[in-house]
Amino acid sequence: MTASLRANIEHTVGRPLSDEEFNTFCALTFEKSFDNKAHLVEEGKVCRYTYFVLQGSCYSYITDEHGDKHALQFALENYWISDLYSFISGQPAIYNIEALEPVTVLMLNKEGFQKACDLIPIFERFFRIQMQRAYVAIQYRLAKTNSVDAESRYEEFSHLHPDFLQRIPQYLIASYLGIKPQSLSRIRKEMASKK
Amino acid sequence: MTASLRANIEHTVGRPLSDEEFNTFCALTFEKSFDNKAHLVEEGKVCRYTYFVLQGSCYSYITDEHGDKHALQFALENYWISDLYSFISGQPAIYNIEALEPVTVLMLNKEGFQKACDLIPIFERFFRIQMQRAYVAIQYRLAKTNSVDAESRYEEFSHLHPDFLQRIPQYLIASYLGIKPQSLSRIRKEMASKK
DNA sequence: CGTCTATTTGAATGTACTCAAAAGCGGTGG
DNA sequence: CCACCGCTTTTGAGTACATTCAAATAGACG
Repeated sequence: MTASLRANIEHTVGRPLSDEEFNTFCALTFEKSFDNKAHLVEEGKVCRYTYFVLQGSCYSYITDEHGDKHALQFALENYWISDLYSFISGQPAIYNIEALEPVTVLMLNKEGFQKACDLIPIFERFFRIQMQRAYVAIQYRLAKTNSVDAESRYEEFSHLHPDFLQRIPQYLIASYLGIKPQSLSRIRKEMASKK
Repeated sequence: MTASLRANIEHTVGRPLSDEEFNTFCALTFEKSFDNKAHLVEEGKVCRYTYFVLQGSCYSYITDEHGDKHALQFALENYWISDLYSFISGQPAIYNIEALEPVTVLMLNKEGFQKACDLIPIFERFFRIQMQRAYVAIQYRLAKTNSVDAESRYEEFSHLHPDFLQRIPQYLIASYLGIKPQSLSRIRKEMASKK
């Protein structure tokens, strides 16, 4: 079950892990399953884990002053997700993470995270590279949010994440793109009529 | 002149650097100055460096299909800035970085970056933590972009970066917030009349 | 003082929004 | 198997807010 985790790490750091490295890391994690719509992280409570999705999916969102939800990240199989600020700082989470389907995750707490970084140098590297990638991706997304219209953003999203379209409801994709579900519906209609 | 760099790194990793560690790192960097409005990084060309601002300021932006600029990041003294995707991958940059004032930077190229990570473990950690912070900050900014109105974003920006208000022209702040300069002008007028 | 750039203001426009309702879709139980 | 229920998506009509275009004012710099 953790083969996908091993592949994920090896792919990121660019070399195979020794069994010792990998087993040491695995000993710091544990597996858990959540029902559909269960909360992995709740706003206001400390987020004590970082999660690696083995099976199923979940997503993070922020709630605004009107109670509306705004999707931030979707995590399907082989994605990592957390409220990183809360996880690192121990402050209450400002995001929620909720199962989108029944989901099985590997969980790593802060002590485990720090041990991994301290004791297994390749894991410090792994998290560094992972962070770099995540940063590059989200910076690009922000740049596009501020510079291109919703239709182009949806088009790019569709090409970049065709798998997401199959498994994530449209109203959450709209929210991820920073628009209302009605607007996305109209955009799709418009795009369909062009082709 | 590099005292500020040392302080920046020590603050991030949470312990003093040995002279050996710091000097080894410094040997990988060099200092350079740019005139106001000079380009440190140009869209389409590979970004070969990551920059640490010693004196002055610069900012990164993306250009849209109408030729309009959208500010992404401002870098004053003690900030790091780069087109990280281009720097890491060697692909052409999609952002520009331009001096906002005459600016003096320390420059670290990819080989230097990799050597630092490989040879001085604390630098792997430094970049990991720096990336974490940058990711947390930009994720928060994206979340707010999608969930609160421009007036609140400006208000938060003012409180978070009062120093920026002094040194960065308003039309760039507007662009950073994802709105037009005229709109920011009206927002400020509105806010002034409330108090 | 004059030029260039940045900011403010006004008026008209347009894009995405809200509110509201209908249609579609899936699952459950009679 | 079909009827019903809850949830998602679509559609329509009116609205609101940021935008565009245009011009005036203010500031910075040589």
